[in-house]
Formats: sequence, structure tokens, C-alpha cells
Amino acid sequence: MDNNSPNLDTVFLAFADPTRRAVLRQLGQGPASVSDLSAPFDMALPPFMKHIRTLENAGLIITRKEGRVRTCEINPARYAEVEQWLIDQRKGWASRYQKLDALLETLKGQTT
Amino acid sequence: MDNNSPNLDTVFLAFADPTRRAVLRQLGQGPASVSDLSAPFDMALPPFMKHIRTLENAGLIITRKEGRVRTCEINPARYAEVEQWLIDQRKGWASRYQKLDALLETLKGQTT
DNA sequence: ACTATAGTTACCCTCATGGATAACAATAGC
DNA sequence: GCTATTGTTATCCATGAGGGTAACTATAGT
Repeated sequence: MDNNSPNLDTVFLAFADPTRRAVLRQLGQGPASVSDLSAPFDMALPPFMKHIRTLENAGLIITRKEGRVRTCEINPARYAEVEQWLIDQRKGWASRYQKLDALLETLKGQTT
Repeated sequence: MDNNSPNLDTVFLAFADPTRRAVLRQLGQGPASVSDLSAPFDMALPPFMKHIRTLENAGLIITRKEGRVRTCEINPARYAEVEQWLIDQRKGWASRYQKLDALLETLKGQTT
């Protein structure tokens, strides 16, 4: 879990876009084709495909083409790595900021 | 915790750079001045300051100037929000990917 | 075979990002 | 008060990211 990992660069960059986050959320409901995924967005297919590629290059989704349809699916393992990175970060200052755990619990409780 | 939040854009973008991640890790050890933080990097101060501003704008750090020294400190609350976003994402597919919890446990066990 | 569908490829444009310099405050130290 | 230290402001530059068109390929469907 190196801090200098280009993996983290690409993953966090992939997260740093509302369209891609929405796609990820949608894929949470199950696999979907590219055009199904693109439907909610007022965006041409080519730029939308770039988002898909970005997510795939980041390892956050897996895609495969069957016939003329490309199906996208979420890749849980990569999420786990990211969460682990955040946990590692938190370890660093956890001892000095004991209040955080309480704060996290508060946030978990909210539906917001 | 809106998916379309510009907060998430800026936070994830802030994470998507190795220099900034290293700064955050260093700040985990405690507050530090800008020049102390910049020391490990082969980079001029002005561009380094931009990283600091990026982190501050993302709400990941808090800075204040005393005399001529600007001291930076980590802001745990923002981390909590990001972790919460990831947890929310995971909720979506948790039921369909029961194996993930096991996977997460595996990763937690590793020191890598 | 023809046509509609689903992606793909190849460009183009604009703006943000990550880096660099040069020159300028502003505060400590002596 | 001079000087070194610590940031800051103002530009500049190259690259990449996010968007768009146009034109093409490839597979279903009939």
C-alpha cells in the first residue's frame, strides 16, 4: 500500500468526477451495458466511453464485450484497497485525535 | 452525502496526487510548517504551496499563519466524510458480493 | 441483403493541473 | 537597521482531462 502508487493516482482521479461516481453507484445495482449506463447523462457516447475506460483503467470496473454489447461490472477488490489506504492514513493520527471514532459513528448513523 | 457534491470532486482530486498524499501522511505525525513539509520534495516552494492550498480547499487540512510561519494540521472530519462515501458505495453491492467482507479482512491482515 | 443498434476511432477545442522563475512582502535574529 | 528566513504573488509553460463531431465497424433483427 505504497503512498507513491500510480494505482492510487488513477483510482482517486477516477473518483474525482461526478459522472463516474454516478456510474459506479448505478453499477452497484448490478452489471449494465455502456449505453444503458450512458442513458441518464446528457453526453455523447465517445466522451462517455472515456469515463468507462478511466474506471476500467483504475481497476474499479471490469468490462467485457459480448456480441456488440459491452457489459460493465463493479470490481469490489479495488474498493477494498482504497478503503484500506484511508484506514492506514487514519491510523497515523488516530491516537492523537481520539474524537474521530465518535465522529465516524455519528456519520454512520445519518442517512444523509 | 450527495454523489454530485463538488466537495467529493475536490477531496478525491486532492488525493489523486502522490505529493499531496505524502504530505497528508506526514501531517498524520502532527502539525508542521510549510517549509518543513516541503523539505522532502525536489520542488520549488510556489508549486508546493499550491498543493497545500489544494489540500486546504478540499478541507483535508487546516492552516493558520503565526508570524511568518504557516502551520498545517490535518482535518479528521473530512476524512470521515470520504470514508462514509465509500461505505455508502459499498452498501450498494454488499448484498450481491458477499465475498468482499472476507476480502477486506484479508487486506487488513496484510502489512503491504 | 438491408437497416437499426452499440461501440469505436480519429480528431478538435478549452480549461485545469502540475511544474518552473522572478520578484516581492513580511517577520525574526542579531 | 541590516540580513536571512518564510511565504506569497505574478507569470509562464506543457500536458492531460473533460467535453464535442464526424465517420466508421460490427453485430442483431427482419
